[in-house]
Amino acid sequence: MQKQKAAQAFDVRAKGRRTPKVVDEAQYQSPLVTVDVVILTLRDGKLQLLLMKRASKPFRGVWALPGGYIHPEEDADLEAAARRILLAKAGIETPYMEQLQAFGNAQRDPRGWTATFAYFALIASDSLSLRHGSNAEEVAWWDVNEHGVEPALAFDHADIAASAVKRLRSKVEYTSLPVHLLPKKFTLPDLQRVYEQILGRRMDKSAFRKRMAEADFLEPVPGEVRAASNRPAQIYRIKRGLTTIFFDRTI
Amino acid sequence: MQKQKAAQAFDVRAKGRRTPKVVDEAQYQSPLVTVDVVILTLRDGKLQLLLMKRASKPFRGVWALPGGYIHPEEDADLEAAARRILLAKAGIETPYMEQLQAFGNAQRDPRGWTATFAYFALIASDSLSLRHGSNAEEVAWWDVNEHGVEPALAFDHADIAASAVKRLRSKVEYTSLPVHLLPKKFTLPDLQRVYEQILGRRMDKSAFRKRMAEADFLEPVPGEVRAASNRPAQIYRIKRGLTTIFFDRTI
DNA sequence: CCAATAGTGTCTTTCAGACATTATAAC
DNA sequence: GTTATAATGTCTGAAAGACACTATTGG
Repeated sequence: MQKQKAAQAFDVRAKGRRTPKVVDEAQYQSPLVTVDVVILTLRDGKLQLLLMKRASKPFRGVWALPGGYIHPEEDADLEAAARRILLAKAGIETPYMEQLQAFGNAQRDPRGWTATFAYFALIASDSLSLRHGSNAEEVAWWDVNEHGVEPALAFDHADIAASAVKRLRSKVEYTSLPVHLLPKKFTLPDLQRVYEQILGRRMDKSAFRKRMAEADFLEPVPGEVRAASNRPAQIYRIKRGLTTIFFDRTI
Repeated sequence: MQKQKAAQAFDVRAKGRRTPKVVDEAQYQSPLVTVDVVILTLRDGKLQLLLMKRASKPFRGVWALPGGYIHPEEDADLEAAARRILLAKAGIETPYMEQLQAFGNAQRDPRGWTATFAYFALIASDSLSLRHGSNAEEVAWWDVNEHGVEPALAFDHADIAASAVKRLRSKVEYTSLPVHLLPKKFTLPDLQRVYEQILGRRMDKSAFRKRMAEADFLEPVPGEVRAASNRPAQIYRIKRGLTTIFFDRTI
């Protein structure tokens, strides 16, 4: 443990500058790190996730999560990098983004030891513009079933995607997270349907509404209702300044 | 977004080799990344966390979390790196380690844009050997109070430590995580005291024991009891093969 | 009127919290 | 016996789940 080999590292302040510089303790250079985003939506009652066909090696032509490198000059922090990548590669600005997990080991990338900062995003399907990225054919939404997603994915992206879906299914049980899969304005039956679709089971209407009322994160939009050939439903929106609410108990 | 500057990156397979090599897409080199560990214990009824005095720049002589670089040749994955660092720097092998969160931005390190993979560990105070690391004076356990830890910490380590304490306090409410702050064998009153110390409130004995029985992760050690000048307490251990249990409801 | 869904009310069973009681050791 | 704490039992109020009922639209 007392390796005394003189070592070099690289000045991380100056992009473009390639002069090796001695940095204390840095006997090892940093592994290659990336940022990948799992973005989920709910369309036609199905959970879907965004994939891109890789344009370059390794795994050229293989489906993968949208991802990229950190741009130190542009990205204030890790989440900013994730948002920039999602916007640049898929044209999407998500209202909800959280850190999922870091994945790093010697096997996940044929180039060697790498790590990725995986992020987790949700978006309402109505917010999806059709024009994503430059090459429209290379970006697509894929259904998520119990076993994951249909195509084989590059790197360990199948694991990362599975981890994201697991987190969504878990958080649905005790948080208000599913609202981010709906447009800004929605009805309580709309919201209940989202919960039911993700959980895969029916829920009692009365209990569901009691829970949402207690959580106190929604407010009715005055005067607005959803008309149909039945009793119209009150339209709600998230109360200003509120983020994800954790329920007292499981749903 | 269409930067076409020819770029170089570094071959991450070969440690020591310093030949710049063209890697597809890599217009940006990886930022400096580290692994830091927040390890918590419970001693004398107080939550404590391990700090080290930094031996080198930046922040030389300032208290910091034990941390280090990834050693691609030795570390199978991120958690392995965290365990190696903890063992090498503090002589500690922890029974419980989970990923906390990644922290990365342009401000946290005076050297520039860096990121750290922060890990969260727990250990029983009776497992602590006194001989940690090479320089015993540079490693110490510090009390954690509501505002964090007494000394000013290097980098954003105060934030990272706060995040770890927050996670512990949160998980105590609904998981069996506190068992890892106790020796392998313990009594139910011992365990209840741990929960009470972390949560800072008294709990009902009957309800507590019911919860633990439901969770079904403990087994009595046959014939073993803790003697005292009162009714002796049954000694328990964690059932084989069981990891952290999530309770149905909040404690 | 009917059909369909939104929204509210009621009842029952379950369960968590508070508290009481019993058990078993040392002295 | 007393003291101290372990361990279990009982009671009660709150609340979750199941279900019934009412409300409001279009046709």
